[in-house]
Formats: sequence, C-alpha cells, structure tokens
Amino acid sequence: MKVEHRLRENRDFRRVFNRGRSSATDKLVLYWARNRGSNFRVGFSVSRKVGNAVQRNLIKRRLRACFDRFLPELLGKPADFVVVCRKNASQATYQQLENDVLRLLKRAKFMI
RNA sequence: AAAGUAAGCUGGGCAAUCGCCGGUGCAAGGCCGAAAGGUCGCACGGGAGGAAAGUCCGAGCUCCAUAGGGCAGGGUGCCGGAUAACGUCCGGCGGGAGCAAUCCUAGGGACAGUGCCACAGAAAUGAAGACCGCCGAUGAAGGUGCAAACCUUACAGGCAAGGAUGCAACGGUGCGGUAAGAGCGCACCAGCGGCCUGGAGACAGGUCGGCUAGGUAAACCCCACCUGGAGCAAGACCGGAUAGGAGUGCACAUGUGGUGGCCCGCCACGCACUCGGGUUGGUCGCUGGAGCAAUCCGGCAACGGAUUGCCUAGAUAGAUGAUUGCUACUCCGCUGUGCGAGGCUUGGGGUGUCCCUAUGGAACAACAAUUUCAGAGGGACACGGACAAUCCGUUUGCAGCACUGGAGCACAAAACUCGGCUUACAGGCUUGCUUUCCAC
RNA sequence: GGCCCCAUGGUCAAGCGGUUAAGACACCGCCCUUUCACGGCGGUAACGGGGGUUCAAGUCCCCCUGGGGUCA
Repeated sequence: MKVEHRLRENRDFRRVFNRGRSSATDKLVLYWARNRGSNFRVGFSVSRKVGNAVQRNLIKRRLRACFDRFLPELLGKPADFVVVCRKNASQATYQQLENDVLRLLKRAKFMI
C-alpha cells in the first residue's frame, strides 16, 4: 500500500472518529469521513486486547491486503477510513476479513 | 533394554504470480515542496528470533564539565580465574539432598554497638534464674544413747541430674565422683583458640591448650569492593515560522539556571508569573560489529591467540501478506485387502454325570440273585479350552499397506547496538555419564 | 521504545514480622414498625500466583501475572 493511501497522523484519526460515520460487524468497525485531498486514505487500529504483537501485525497485514484488492474501485474517492478491530478478529481467516470489509464498504456506499 | 541424569542442536522444506521495505549498479530528466529534502524508471540481489519477549543486571554510544571532592543513597559478598564489564560464566572449597551419575546453596562479620525472639515457660542473654523436683554432707530444732553415733523435721541452706514449656534452655554420650550434683575429673565426639604441615587461596590434616561461646544482619548496622545523573523520544545538523513583545513582582551576585538527593566546585546568565503568538517538517544518529564461519595452537574449563573466507533486516500508524502447487510430521474419518482377535455352524478328540453290555475282584458257608468297586466298549446330556474348516461382522480393541478427504503444525516478531540473566515453547535429533536387569 | 507506580471480601480501603487479618458501604437473617425507610443485634465473604529468608511472611528478598501513569 502506497504512502498516500495511509492515514498517519493522530489528529486525522481523531477527526474521523469525531466527525465521521460508522458501521460494524462482529469482527470489525469501519469509520469514514470526507477529506480535502483527491484520494482515499486508510488507517488501522488494533488494540492490545485483540492479541499479542504477532497476531496484531498479522491482522493489519491482512486488512491492508484487502484494501489492495479493492484499490481500483476506491481510487479517486476523497475519503478517510479507520478500521477498528474487535476481540474476535484474531480468530478470523483472511477470507472472513475480506467479506466483512466488503460488506462494510458496500454499506457505506463506496462500493456497489 | 529399562529407569535416571547432564549437555548440545533444530524450530518444516522447495517453488510460481500479485503486493510491501531497504541496498547496489545504470540512467540522468520529470513531478511534489517555501526550503531542507522526498519521489518516479530499468536490472540484480536481500528482508525477524532462540528467545526478537520480560526490562532484571552489565557495557559501548550521546548530552550534562574532561565526570571532579565530601556526605547521603544503592548494589555486591567463600576462594581463584575468565571478561570491555557484570549480580554473568568456568574451575575449586565448605554445607545439604541422592545408591550413584548429578543437583541445590545471598556462603563475610553476632566478644563494635543497638534492636527483636509473640504464646508458653521459673528463666529468652545477664553466666541471670528455680515451678515440680533431688539432697539434708554442714548449721538448726527434736528424739534415742554414758559416749561415739544414729533417726526424724525439711527451717537455714546446697544442686540443676530428671520432669514440664518452647523453633531454641548455656556443649553431647559414657564412666568415675558426690549428701545430691556439676567439665569437678577422664575417654570419645562437636565447637573455639594457638602452633606445625600441605595448598595460590577458600580450606584440609595433625598436634597442643583452656574447658564452652543461643538465634536473627533477605532487622538497623560494621567491614571490604563497586557506584555521578539521564537516556537514541539521548543528541547533532538543515530548513521554516514566531519572538526578540506587554503587564506585575523580585533582584545586581548573598540571586537564578545547567544539576533530577544535599553541600562544595565548575559553566552560563537577570529571573518568575500572567496575557498574546508560533512549532509540532526533513536528514543524520542507523547498522562492518567486544561480528559470523572453518582450521590450527595454548588452557582441565570459561576463554584467549593466529590464518583464511564471508557481509547477514534497518521500519517510523511501523516493512513478510494474498492466491496456488508439490512435499515432511501428527491426528481423525471413509473405502478396499491381508493378518490377528471376536461370534455362529460343522468335524474329530477330551472331561464329568447317568444308562446299557460283557469281564474281573469283594461282601454272604456255597450256588443263584442282589449290592458295591475297577477298567473296557457303546449311547444320551452337560462343560470349557485348544485344533481344523466354513460363514458372519468390522459394534469394541490391536498392528500394517495403498487410495481419497479433512484438520492440526509450539512460544512468539527487530525499534540504537552488544554481553548475560529470567520467563514461554509443539515436535524432532545427537552425545556423555550413573544404577539395575539380560545375553555372550 | 524508554522510565516509573500499584495489587487485601462484591466495592472503597486500614494493617511495627507474632491472637481468630481492622473498618465503612453492599448482601443475608432476626428485632423494632400497621408497612417501608431509619435504627439495633448477629452472620457470610479477602491478602494476584510461585519460590526463598525466618521458629513464624499480607508484611522482607527474587521471579512471573494483571492493571495504571509518564515522555518529544
């Protein structure tokens, strides 16, 4: 995932949490908000309650791989996303995570 | 072979496609940015661990003075060595556990001082003290006696052996000794001190001596040694912005800060509060090092030395993921086959009981009959194990092969870098030693 | 990533190394009241885990576990 698609600053995260809208499944929560740029950005938040460092890193890598797959359809849409993981996300396979991300993006009307 | 014990190694493998993060070479222009700087192309090659973890110690490195003096505080604590250093490691000593291999051991000082030792107990450290108890030699009172002496009382007094308390009671056991006792004397044992021998030393062995000294220092403490503080969010550089403001208070070195325990010393300088304003960009530090591997040499070992070869992550919301094939290991299910085991049936054989047949012996004086015993043959019923054949079934349990399908595959991820310690860990492999058994 | 702190009933919390580990709120039972509340009496319930020092550990030492704080 390229640098311009990453959400990096703490104030950006806070802005998405405060101003944005949200939707959730049992494993993931998606927050989104419009931004002033010309492209989308994504940030991931996995707390220590989800698991140890190995499990948290694995989840983040898999979520990044999900967004890589949906990259062509998201390209050019000016929005910031934050994906928050819930506890049972540590047991999920890649396919389950991808299904959840797709459902959430459809619900947020960013994908058809 | 089994049981045990110690140490070491490994931590699935081979590939394909799409992505992520560094590096090297070529190319030299575009894009982003105010700038510093970043990014984009092609090719090649690289990309988590033994604990990367916990952050418990030690070092390098950086800043504070080149890290200085004193006090306080903290740490370590048998001896010798290794090391850059250590609370680590190696070798030994003492003590403890084990048949043994081996393992454990914060293991200096309790005559420098202070504190504490609850409850119980007479008494918990001062050579003090006596509840039950022992004694009545000596003294006293009484009695018997001519006297010597003996008896009684347990009053004066003597004792600490035995009982009782407790984690612990002022050396232990035995003999002598005594009125009863006591290191009072002796022997052995434990402990203490001196001397001798061995050893580098901790210490060990021997000998002599006086006869005896509670525990606790992971209580304060004493002694010896070590220790300045902070930490890569350290710190350095580049670029930008704002500001060199306003008000109030203190002050001219006796002040404030650096300096984060205090004092001295050193360095720098007006300082504190309120109001107002601004920044939270980039690069370096950042990976060639007390580095790794092999061989040889020195050393019991930790480790050291020499030669040759090798380069092996460097992110910053934080780089390893997705899809797929083959394969190793473990488990589960299904199908088929064989073996073993189970069940049914049949066959021959066995044992027991009953009946029949003939024979022989015994009981009655004899014969017959009867009763009883023995083995033989035949029949019926029952029994359980083994053998052979056939069939059934794979429900339960065991072993192996092939095929197909599924699941699992530990603990856990660098964040400046090393040396250790501690903790977590599926499975697999190797080696040494000890004890017991078996075979030769 | 570095550096610190804490852990005692359901909750908030005391506790020099020495009895049966205070206390408050909550909970349960009884009394009081026509009833509820208030009040009174009684009761249940705890030292995060594992080693070590000590005669004796909630307390002292070491190692884990789980919470919390802080930095530019």
